[in-house]
Amino acid sequence: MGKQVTEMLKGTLEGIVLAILAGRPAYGYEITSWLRDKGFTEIAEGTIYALLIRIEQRGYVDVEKVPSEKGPPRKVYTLNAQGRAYLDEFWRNWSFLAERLEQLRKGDG
Amino acid sequence: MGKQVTEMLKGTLEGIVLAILAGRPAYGYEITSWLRDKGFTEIAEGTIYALLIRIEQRGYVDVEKVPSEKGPPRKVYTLNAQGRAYLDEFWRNWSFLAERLEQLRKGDG
DNA sequence: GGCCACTATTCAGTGTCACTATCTACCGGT
DNA sequence: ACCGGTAGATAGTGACACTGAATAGTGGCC
Repeated sequence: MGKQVTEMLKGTLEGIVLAILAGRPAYGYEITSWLRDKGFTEIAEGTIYALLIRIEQRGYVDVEKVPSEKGPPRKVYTLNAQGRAYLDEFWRNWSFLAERLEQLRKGDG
Repeated sequence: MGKQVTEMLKGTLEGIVLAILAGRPAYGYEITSWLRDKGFTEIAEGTIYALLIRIEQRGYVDVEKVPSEKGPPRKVYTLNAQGRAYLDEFWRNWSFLAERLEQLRKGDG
């Protein structure tokens, strides 16, 4: 990724992953593949795993180890109540930022 | 600011300031006041000054020292051609990110 | 004449985050 | 036995916004 995008993702990537988990439980490798599909072609796998560990330690997700037919067991993450609350806050903050930016883009005031 | 917003601002605040300078030349204290008016109530002054020094060193802005009627001289920053190009790139990246986020928010796919 | 408020900038130290690079581990096919 | 795909962990790095304090000029008030 360009450095600009890397910096922009700080704080946002966390929200993106939580938003994905709000739709359905998922595991790291799956999330990485999904992101690549959606155009985030260069997000390193290591980044996602580190992020998942972080949100687990903060108590936003519940974790379950599930055996895989292929390869080692998966760690499936499920968003819990605390995580949902944090995601709500994320969307509020994102909206605030996005609105200001949009105003700025169109000549502003 | 909440920590969430602090992280989201990384990379974005730079774009915000460049966007302001795209509208008109400005100096640090002025930009800080403007941001506070626009709802970024808790952005520290020190943050803006550090950012201005950074974009100056990268060559995105031209600087002129202008005496002030009140207080010490101002450092007035003007966006130059390089800065404008960088700002264009910022808007492209921002659009990309904002679109993905918007898709995610509405149930996604 | 000393103090305070406002204007204006600088700087050292801190925490957080995404990235890089590398490592472990399990499976199937050849 | 080897390799490619699946799945996860981790130490070290760089960039950025924040904290908190310092510096410095001007004007008004008592």
